[in-house]
Amino acid sequence: MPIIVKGEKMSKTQIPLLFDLEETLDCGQAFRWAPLDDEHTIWEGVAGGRYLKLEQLPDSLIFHCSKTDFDNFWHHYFDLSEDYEAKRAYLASLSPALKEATEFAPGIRILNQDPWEATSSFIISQNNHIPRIKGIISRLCESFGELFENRHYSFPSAEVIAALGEEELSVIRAGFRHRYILSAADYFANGKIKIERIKEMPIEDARHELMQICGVGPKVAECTLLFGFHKTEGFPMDTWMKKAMSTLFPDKQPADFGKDAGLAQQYIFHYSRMHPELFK
DNA sequence: GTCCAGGTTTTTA
DNA sequence: TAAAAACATGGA
Repeated sequence: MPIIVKGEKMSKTQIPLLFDLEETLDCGQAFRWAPLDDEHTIWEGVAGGRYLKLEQLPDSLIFHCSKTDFDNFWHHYFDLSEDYEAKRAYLASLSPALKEATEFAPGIRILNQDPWEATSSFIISQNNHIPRIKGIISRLCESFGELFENRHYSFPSAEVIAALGEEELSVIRAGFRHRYILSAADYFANGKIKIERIKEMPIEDARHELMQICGVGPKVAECTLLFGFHKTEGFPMDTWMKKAMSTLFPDKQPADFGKDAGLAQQYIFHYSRMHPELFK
């Protein structure tokens, strides 16, 4: 899948990659991307305070952004220096069920999201439906983010949220999660979470560190580590994954999937959500 | 109208 | 210490 960057100067960067937009942007790891067309080949979203439109063509993928933004931000956000074909092939070799899951959505990539955005987004996700999670996050951005381009808002900083009271934050209608979000904002805004330290920590220590935040338990911590800190061995166990592991992988543990267990998790999570009849 | 959701905290025995 | 209940809200 060659990548083409269509910036102001129509510069091109050709990188062959395993990358499917819908599989990557709508598999439950991020909540701020949406399709613009019925076929779901054109997507738009915001990350890192930047707006992006992307287009999936039969034999290429177009980034509608400047070469500078692509090089400085999106290349890393979409994890483009990693060889997902090699990762996918290795995971497929571990079990027939995992092979099937990787073949169902081979173009999933693990995004490099902002740690604070990942933490607060997955706090919001607890005991909630994905459509409603998207609604709450959308209200969070429209209420407290910065309007930086026609109708698009940045994800509000931890500093901005930390300055709010529960009453003010309640316009996002996240219910009992308001105080959890404020707790997380306090940790990030006031340096109680040292981002560089978490990145360098052994994952077990990092889990413990994140769970100091009120409202962050094992599952949210794991999502934060995988999607926000790119701890690729992270393996979030939610209700879907518990069902999937006991039904499809009765003899497997997360550690059996190796250093890219997080990618395996995402293949399995997406496959399971798309095949609910397996767990009836 | 009822059920329940990419869980976690709080209460209870 | 472990199990159960409570938690807000609204999409299905």
